[in-house]
Amino acid sequence: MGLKVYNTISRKKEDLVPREKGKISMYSCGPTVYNFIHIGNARTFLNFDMIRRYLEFSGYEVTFVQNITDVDDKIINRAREEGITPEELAEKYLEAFNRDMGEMGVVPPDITPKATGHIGDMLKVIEGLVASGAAYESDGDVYFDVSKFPGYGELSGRVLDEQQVTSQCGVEMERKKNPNDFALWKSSKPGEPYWESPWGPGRPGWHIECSAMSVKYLGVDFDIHGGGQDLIFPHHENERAQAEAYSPGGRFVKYWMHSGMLNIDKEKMSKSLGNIKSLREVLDEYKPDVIRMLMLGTHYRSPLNFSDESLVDAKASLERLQNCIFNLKDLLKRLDGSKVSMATIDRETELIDYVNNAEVEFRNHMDDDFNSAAALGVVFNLVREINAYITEAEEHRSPGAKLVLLESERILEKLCGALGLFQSSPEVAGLPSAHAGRKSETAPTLDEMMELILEVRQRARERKDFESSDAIRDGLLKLGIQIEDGREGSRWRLER
RNA sequence: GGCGGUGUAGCCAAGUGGUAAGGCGGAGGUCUGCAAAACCUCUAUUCGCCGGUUCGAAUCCGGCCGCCGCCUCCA
Repeated sequence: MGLKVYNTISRKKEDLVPREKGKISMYSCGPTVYNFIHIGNARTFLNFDMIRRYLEFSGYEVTFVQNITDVDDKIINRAREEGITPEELAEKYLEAFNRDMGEMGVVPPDITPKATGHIGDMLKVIEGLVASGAAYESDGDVYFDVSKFPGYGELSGRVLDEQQVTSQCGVEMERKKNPNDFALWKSSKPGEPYWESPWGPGRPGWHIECSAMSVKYLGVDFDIHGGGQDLIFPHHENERAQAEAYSPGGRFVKYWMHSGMLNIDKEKMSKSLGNIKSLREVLDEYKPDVIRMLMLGTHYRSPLNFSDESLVDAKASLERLQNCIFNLKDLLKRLDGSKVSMATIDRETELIDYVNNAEVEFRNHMDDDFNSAAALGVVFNLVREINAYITEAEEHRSPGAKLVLLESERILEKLCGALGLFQSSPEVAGLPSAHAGRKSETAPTLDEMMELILEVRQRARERKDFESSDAIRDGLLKLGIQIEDGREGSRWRLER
């Protein structure tokens, strides 16, 4: 069974057949760098990160291009507000964006073209469109003539006559032949950034940059074009019209993929409602994997309701997964000296089968249009099995235990990795391996300190001085260290 | 008005013809000095409502109701 993806333009799931065998070319609309990105933007970027990771997990060689819109009305306006130049503003928020993505553990795209670095490429396309009659100049602006592209509306499933004619800004309306025509080039007003063009100084319209840059780096008829669902119309519809009108007969994109919207407390995020939540704000309270877990829990095309409660739930479920990995590593650490032998008892061969079968099921779900929510279900079933086995293995150390545990660890980490979980930070919140064995000549390590503390606490427990032992445990918890007492002594881990 | 989506337990959420995954929360139990972690059992005879097709429907068809998004910048 191969990968299937839902293609917006056909409104169906289709077999993913890449243009070039074994390779995927994908483009996704990146940020307009005029502000910190919000949690809704983050969802889209995280979804495409999930998609990209899974494609690579499946063996594809992925070339991922994501643009940076660094010239646009919003940037100009915002720069005015902040009293800096548009260039400075774009630079500032591009840095913030990169920091956010880095913190979230998003794999950086292979190419991140900036609009301002590709004006020449855009002008070339615009000139071509004007020459072929698909676009026209009007008072220093250049518009795409929608009536010249018969396929207009196919992507978004719109019939233009049936659209509500909404109020558009007056000047533009006067210059357009048809209300649905859109700007390829806008003449600049005094004080705005501009580039020279055959139609005078101006700047590119928004849609043209994606058409020009995607084709420049990926060629025509590339595999996947993505973005948020709200970009289907007009942005992607327009991109498609331009690109296909520019190279007649050629298809622009093979598969259109759109990420579902995120709502806050069941409402759309909007300035007027004042409920815009930046990714930064959420990151101040929750670690990146909690946010990722929240996103993975809903299929990428479904609407996702974001709330404090949903974050709390996601955190708890992430912890369940983390605890399992922790317990696994902890037991393996204690089994360190023992040899790896073949599984002997039925229970063990059964579990190894279960673990390997889990990977098959996981892939089946992910192959079905990246159903991460269903795939997570498989992971959690696996967690329950592994946890149960850990308890058994603690009791009777059978020779095959180590093999089972190692195999469980391998698969569990593999599946988490495919989803992008636990990839952002060097340590999985205090896993034994993460803080083990780093000896310093000068300062004692946390490990060494904890060993001493736990030993002292153990003495207190042995003489039933629970007041002292509990004081140590409570005190450490306040410092972010969780103590757990088990049948083989106490262990600790860093709380996030 | 047009287009699209969606309605599954207290909450979140998979499931598109074969008899309701998973997570959170809740109840009880096991283990434990107590915690924590973990395990076990229970927590939707039923999938917005009404009809229809079918041996069989949450899944297909028709109608109705609710919610959301897009149609203007928007991930």
